[in-house]
Amino acid sequence: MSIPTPPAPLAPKRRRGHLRVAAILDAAETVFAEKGYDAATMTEIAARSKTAIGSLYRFFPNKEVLAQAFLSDYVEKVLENLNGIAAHAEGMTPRQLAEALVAYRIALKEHRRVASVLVEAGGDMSGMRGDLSAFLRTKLSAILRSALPHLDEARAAEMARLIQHVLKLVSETSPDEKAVAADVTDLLEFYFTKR
Amino acid sequence: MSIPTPPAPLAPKRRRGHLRVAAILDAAETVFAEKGYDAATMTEIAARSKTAIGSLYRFFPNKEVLAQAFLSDYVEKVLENLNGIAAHAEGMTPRQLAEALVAYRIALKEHRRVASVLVEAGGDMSGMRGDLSAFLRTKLSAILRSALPHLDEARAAEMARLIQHVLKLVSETSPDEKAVAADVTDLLEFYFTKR
Amino acid sequence: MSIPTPPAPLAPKRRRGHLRVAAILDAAETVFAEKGYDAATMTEIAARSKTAIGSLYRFFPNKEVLAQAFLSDYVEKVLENLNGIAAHAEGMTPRQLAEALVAYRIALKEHRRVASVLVEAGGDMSGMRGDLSAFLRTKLSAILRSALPHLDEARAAEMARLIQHVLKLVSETSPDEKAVAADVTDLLEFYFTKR
Amino acid sequence: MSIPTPPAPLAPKRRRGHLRVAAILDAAETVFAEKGYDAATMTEIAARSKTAIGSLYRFFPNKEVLAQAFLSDYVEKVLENLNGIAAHAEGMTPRQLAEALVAYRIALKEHRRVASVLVEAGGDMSGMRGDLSAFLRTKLSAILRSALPHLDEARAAEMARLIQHVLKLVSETSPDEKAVAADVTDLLEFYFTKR
DNA sequence: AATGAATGAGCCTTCATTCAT
DNA sequence: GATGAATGAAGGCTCATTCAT
Repeated sequence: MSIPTPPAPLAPKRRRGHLRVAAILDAAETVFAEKGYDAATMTEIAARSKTAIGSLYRFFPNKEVLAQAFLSDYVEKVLENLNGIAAHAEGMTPRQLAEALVAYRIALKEHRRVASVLVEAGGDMSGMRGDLSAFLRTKLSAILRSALPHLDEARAAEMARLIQHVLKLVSETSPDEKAVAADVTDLLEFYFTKR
Repeated sequence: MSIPTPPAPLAPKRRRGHLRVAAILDAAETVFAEKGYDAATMTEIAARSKTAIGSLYRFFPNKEVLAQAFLSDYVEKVLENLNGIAAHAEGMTPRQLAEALVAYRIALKEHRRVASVLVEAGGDMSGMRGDLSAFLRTKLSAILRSALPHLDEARAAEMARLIQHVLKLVSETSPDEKAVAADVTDLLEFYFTKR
Repeated sequence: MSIPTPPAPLAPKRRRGHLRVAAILDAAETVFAEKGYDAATMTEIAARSKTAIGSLYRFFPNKEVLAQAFLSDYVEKVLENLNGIAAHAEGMTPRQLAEALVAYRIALKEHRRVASVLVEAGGDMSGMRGDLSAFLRTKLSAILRSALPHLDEARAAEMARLIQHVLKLVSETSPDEKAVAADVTDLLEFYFTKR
Repeated sequence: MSIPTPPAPLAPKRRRGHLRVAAILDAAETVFAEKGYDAATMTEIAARSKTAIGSLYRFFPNKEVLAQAFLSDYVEKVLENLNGIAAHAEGMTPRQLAEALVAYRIALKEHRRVASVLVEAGGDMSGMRGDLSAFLRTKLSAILRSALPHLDEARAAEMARLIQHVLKLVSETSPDEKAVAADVTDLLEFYFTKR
């Protein structure tokens, strides 16, 4: 019987020193989420974080950097999660793997949304898009081969792509639609088993 | 106060006009695709279509109308395709259904991209988003029940969602990666067969 | 006993040949009245008169000319009226003179409104303002001296100005507020009698 | 949906800001006076006050607010004056009342001009027109009854209108034409005495 | 370092006016 | 002559970014 972990503080958030910076990033998340990259204004982000516009620029010399800061955080979290899975991948049953992946997506759902909005935003940092996605795919591919040793590299890469995409559905679904998560899990399990 | 008739594109009344409109729509597609709705500027669209800004506005009284023009076209095409499938759905094997759906997505790939960028765009016309998506899902759901009579309505609706999403992958993949299409087809076939 | 003149057709309007021109001037009156000079658009005037924009410009090479055309018409009408009074001024009692002037203003009320809007409009034709006003004042002054022979020229000019202004009130009052007209008449009568 | 708080001018928080605002208001007065509301451009106002367009908008979020700023000031001044008269109205002779009113108009002449141009301007804030005018008329009416107790309310209201109008003449006359002021004073005196 | 004023390029849109058909 | 498409200057306004205090 494990002691029920007390619900972690809702936002241990950024470990970054400055509280200011944390506040800004927080506000930025909200605003980006609400309006998208283009429509979000530095002024509003400043206001919501109770930061003078001048100060905001002291920390983030321009809008894009602010967005990138976000993406970095996100990537970091994704990696943590993925590495967590990778650590136990060996020997996982297809079912377990499917469940783990779905769980990981659910865990990141919040941030995933903003991250995708930012990456999607044409122009500025969308260069990151391909790279990021490819990088994560590689990671995923490694996990696959670890759990499903019979896969050759090429096939694993291919599968990674599809999985990556299918998992998006989990991110885009409201938390109460459990059926979707279940469905996806089933689908993945099958996909892992298939051949 | 005039009734707020949602401004509609003005139909050109002369040949010259029609050419212009075609050129504009072409340029618009490119620009929207490249930069997204927000970042796309009317000025650039005008420039690329070698149209004076005033002329652009003659036919499309504002940016949103221009965007809607695409969405309408797109929806129309989607419906055509979907109705085509629906007509033959009855009696299709799972494999055939899967293939038909994948083929339909491949056929629309081009436009799909822009359409999604526009619908995604926060603000203006994103109201359409939910509606459109829901509408298409319903259509898809009907097709499913036609081909797979054992499905009850609820289940069909649920499946429609997942299918809809998985099919996106087809749209987002470059045409030469046949493997993806094949993979998706397999996945769908399984999904249709499963239970 | 004069035969009661049948109420003249509401708009014998412009004697100008072209019906087109008449229609345009009509539409212009409406639009200028509704929106003022600046906010009135040539396009709307064209539309309301069912004239193609190109044709509108054939007759009135630019917006200002159109407005001037109006003012000319108006001045013409004012003169007609004023001359009418002048013809009978000699020997009028102060009361009669006051009544005649008030009546004349009431007759022109409609047009007066638009005319003033146009003249007031900064920029373009407001040059006309002083001139026109001065001209009419002179005319009025002559009438005064005709009816009230004891006035010297300077005094008549002075009075003309005040009268001109007081009469505006008549133009600006809705037709049903008879009290205003009566009041003004009284005031003028006094003013004529005073010294 | 935020409550549509009518946008108000932003109060500057530093000395520099206050100077700017003063400069802007100065320039605005000139430009509005010269061109009228519609034809006045924010760009010109900015230029004349040597303010960057962005700064202009920092303090006055749009053209209308800028105009309203004037009207508010003007109304305030008018009220001060009128209240001053009201305080001593009781027991005034008709002559004194007439003189007081004329003096009050002379005092406000400067601003009156711009104010009227702005209020006259169709569209935006012309809603204020009727209200303002009616409000002042009420005030005036009260003064009348105070000085001329024999008036009943209805009659006072009626007179107020005519007086209001006649006083305009004072505002519109160049200061050196003393005769006009004298004339108006006489006229008013008579008007007050008459019945 | 913090604050908020200043700046100006650039956006969407309108409209008078000209031109090709 | 009539028609309506084409043009582009100009306007109001926003916002990322820089600077003075």
